[in-house]
Amino acid sequence: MATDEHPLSGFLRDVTAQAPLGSDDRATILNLPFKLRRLDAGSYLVREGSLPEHCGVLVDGFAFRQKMTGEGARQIMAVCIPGDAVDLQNIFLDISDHAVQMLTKGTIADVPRAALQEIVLNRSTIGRAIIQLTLIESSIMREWVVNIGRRDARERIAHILCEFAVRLEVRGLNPSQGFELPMTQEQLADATGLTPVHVNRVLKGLEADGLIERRRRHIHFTAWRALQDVGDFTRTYLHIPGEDQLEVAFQARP
Amino acid sequence: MATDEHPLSGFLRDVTAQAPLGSDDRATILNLPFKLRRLDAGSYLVREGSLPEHCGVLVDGFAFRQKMTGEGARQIMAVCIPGDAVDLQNIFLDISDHAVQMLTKGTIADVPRAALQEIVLNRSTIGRAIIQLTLIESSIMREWVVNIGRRDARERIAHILCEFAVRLEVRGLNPSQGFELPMTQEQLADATGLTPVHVNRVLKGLEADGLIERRRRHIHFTAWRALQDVGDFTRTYLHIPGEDQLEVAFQARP
DNA sequence: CGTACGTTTGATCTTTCTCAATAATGGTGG
DNA sequence: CCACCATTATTGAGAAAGATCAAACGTACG
Repeated sequence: MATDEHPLSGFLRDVTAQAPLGSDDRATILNLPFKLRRLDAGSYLVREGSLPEHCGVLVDGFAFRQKMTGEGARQIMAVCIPGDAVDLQNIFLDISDHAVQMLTKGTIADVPRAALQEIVLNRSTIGRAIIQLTLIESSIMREWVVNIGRRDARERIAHILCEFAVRLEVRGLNPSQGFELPMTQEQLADATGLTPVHVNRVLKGLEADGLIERRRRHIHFTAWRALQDVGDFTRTYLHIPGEDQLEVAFQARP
Repeated sequence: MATDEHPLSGFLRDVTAQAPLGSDDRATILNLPFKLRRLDAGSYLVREGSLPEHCGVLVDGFAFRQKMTGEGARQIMAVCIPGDAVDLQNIFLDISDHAVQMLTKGTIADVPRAALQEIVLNRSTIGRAIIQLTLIESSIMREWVVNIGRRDARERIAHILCEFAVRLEVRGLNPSQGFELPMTQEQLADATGLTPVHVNRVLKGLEADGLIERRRRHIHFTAWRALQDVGDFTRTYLHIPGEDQLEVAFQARP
């Protein structure tokens, strides 16, 4: 990330995409107090059961929402990408029901919870935009449920790759033909309800079928359209601003 | 439901539980315009892709959120119980990404979307309460993801039975020792990511092990504590007002 | 240069699905 | 009230997807 950019500029872009903000609203957001923290992969942003005092905004790096079962199995239910406000889910609830953890190393801007609550409740335009962001998160999670509940392993992996690529692309974070997957196969397994071993075999299968190429963690889409078909992927549920119901072809094309 | 009750009183109770409302706020909610509709089981409250003009409040009966895959498999991602506002998820998004359908016959109070938007944005106490309700819905869905992604069939069924019983009990809709399950085994399968056949076998298994008794759709808990253990069920994620972190024993006990 | 972590591969085992058929159950029209 | 029909529930047998166990292989990094 360019060091001369305001740390919250990614978040601001994201909010602005939801509702046209006046310059005072924009200033309000950029003037939010915050404290930057540099974090290693694996460190916790929120722990299950805690009362979060800050709402973190991901400046760079990736994070994920996670919950453990009583038997110690992990389930990942969302991946956060730069620009995401990581704690909107907890902003008005006093006990976090899940944990948020860094997937890679990165930077977090901690905004005091009260400051964010204040603008959500009292600045109706900003409030509306931020509510919309949390509703979109829910929409993404609904698709996540469908993915895990009703698709087989190959479909699940193809789907999650498509979702991830499109989300990155919309944020302008992604060279068009492929991307750097910020997670291990084990984490991919925890996100899709599979085993790491099986994820590995499925990835190999997708590669063997000419749908993707892999070099280390880098995924290259050799057949983007076909991969979407395999993964039963349609982007409407991402509620990408400006696209509405029309199916826009993915920009990243040979 | 008593005919002399205000149709929105269940919703009001639900909102009030989230934030202490003054009498003017309470009046604002009860004075929301609405139109009652009687619906049969299976009828749609919202269709995928539609722009909902009303936000339905479930007066009585049950409903569920649902999405279909391209191959036509159904996944249920939430069950709505009386008092729930069914369209909060769509209130600020213009295209519904999922469908909502009646599980049983019942009554819906359709509140114009704009009226609800207005009070959420401009009445900060009500707004806060309603935002909290949608955040709790998200929390329940996160647990739903865990259930489907990381628990085996027996655990999933046990868990969903526990969740349902507790939610009903909190709303005062439920005789303490058991309840009437408002769904078929096929719907239970669509909610848990299993097959109807397997759901049937698991239910039989739970009964054989003395955890539940069944008469038609009625589920009787013969070993409530043990069933929770089997289902890895803890109620914190339901964010039940007044319970906070303390583990309160289920009231319904022999 | 060695250690730790992540990936890859093989062999075997289980859970759950599929297909198919039968039995209840509830609602409906006569 | 009864016979019939459409759902829903139950059961069995066989197939398959994915899990588990175990080991070897790479690669990054201290």
